[in-house]
Amino acid sequence: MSEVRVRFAPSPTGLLHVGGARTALFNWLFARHFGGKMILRIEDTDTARNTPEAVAIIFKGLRWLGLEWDEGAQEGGGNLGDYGPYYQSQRSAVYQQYVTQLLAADRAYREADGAIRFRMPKTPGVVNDLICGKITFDRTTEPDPTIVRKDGTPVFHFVNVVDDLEMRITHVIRGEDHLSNTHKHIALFEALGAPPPRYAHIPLILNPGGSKMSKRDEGASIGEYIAQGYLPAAVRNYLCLLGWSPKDNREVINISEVIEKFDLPQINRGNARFDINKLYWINGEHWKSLTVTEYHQYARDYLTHRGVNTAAVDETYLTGVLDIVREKIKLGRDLPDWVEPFFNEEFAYDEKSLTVTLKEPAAKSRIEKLSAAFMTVSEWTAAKLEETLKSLAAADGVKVGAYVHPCRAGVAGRAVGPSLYHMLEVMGKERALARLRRTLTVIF
RNA sequence: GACCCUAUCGUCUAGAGGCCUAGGACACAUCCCUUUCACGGAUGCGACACGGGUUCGAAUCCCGUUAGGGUCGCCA
Repeated sequence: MSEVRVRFAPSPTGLLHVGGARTALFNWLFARHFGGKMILRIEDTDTARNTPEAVAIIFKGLRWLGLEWDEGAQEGGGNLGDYGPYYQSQRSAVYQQYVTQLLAADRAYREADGAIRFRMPKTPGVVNDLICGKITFDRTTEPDPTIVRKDGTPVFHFVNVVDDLEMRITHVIRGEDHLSNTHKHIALFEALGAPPPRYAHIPLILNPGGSKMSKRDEGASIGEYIAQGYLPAAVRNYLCLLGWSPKDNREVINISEVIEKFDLPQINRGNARFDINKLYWINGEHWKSLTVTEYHQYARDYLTHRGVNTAAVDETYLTGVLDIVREKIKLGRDLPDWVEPFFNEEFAYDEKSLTVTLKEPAAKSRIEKLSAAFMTVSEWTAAKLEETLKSLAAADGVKVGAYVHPCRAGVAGRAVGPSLYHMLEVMGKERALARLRRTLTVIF
């Protein structure tokens, strides 16, 4: 087999759709598996929607997912490769040349209003799809498709074929929504005297309601995942699982292994529904396997992105907080809220602390006893603090919770949080005691 | 409406004639762990759309029905 050349050909609509991202992913996996090339072509013929920002969103999403392309459109309108330009808006001359060829061969004809139509062969159209198998279309009643509008601009089906031909595409991997039109594309290739590429139509991603996922559906945009602090490797992992499976009961799988195992015939034929819950879970799995350094870097970047000034926080304190908060969450999105009480000495008290925990008759005296005991603790470590707190509880003959809960509320204003002893250790003696004092004056 | 694709737990899937009284994961429920919330562990709930064939034997093959999705543009 000659070199595999696949392409991802999105049109800039203002977002990178999950369905598109999955199509890009499968193309990329196929190219990587066979050591071929992935080409990025921007189908920006719709001038109304085509803005530099909309194109930038595609680049950003693909780069974020780690789907690097070997050839094609580049940021800022550039082109990389020998078969460009890779922006359709720059290819009018190429299309014109092929229209002329079709007209000269009488494979196309001009309408009275100037539009140009392709003479559809009336013979059965056969598509030998790598995923769906051999499909035959009856074309006896098929109308001749328009390839050039009366205003002179070429239409999608035509430019798509010309570009795939010119760019030497060997395999077209795209959504199943294109399956019914594929025989037209093949007919166009034949009329142009070129062998068509192999086609592979992958199932669609459906929304939870069961219809084709649209831009408006929740979770439809890759940009949302970036904003909410999902890990790119997790989103990519989840997308792999929509229509493909390693077949050994694993869900969390390394991308290099996917590349190694990936091939077209094992792709499922049925559409898959998008399940944000499972993505959330997979993200948690990837979150856990981040190295400490990766996690710190990620958390710092995300918090900065969300407007938390991490540079203003003491380095040791910051990493200490990040470490104890990590196991509580699965997502960057949750970081700001969990971290907030640590960085704000004027922290607020949550509902439960206010109405239950600190309303306990003994709450005040327990916080006072805790403060006194903490004052003289020999070593400010989680273990020692635990020991201290537990001995106070034992002396009173109450459960540890009786001391833990008011202490947590007193020191962070929250009813839930990471291990109290570790929170105290990370806060340090001075800060913790100051916070308890503040609670004593503010609440009591 | 015509044409095309598809059909296993609520969801993603394993399953290519006997290994299936159908396996895993998410979600859900219960219990355990536990200072809270999570995590983790255990258990449970839960599916071969229906009807005909073929076969000694069918989730797996064939036909039909039904259901879902897609395409039928001078949108991409």
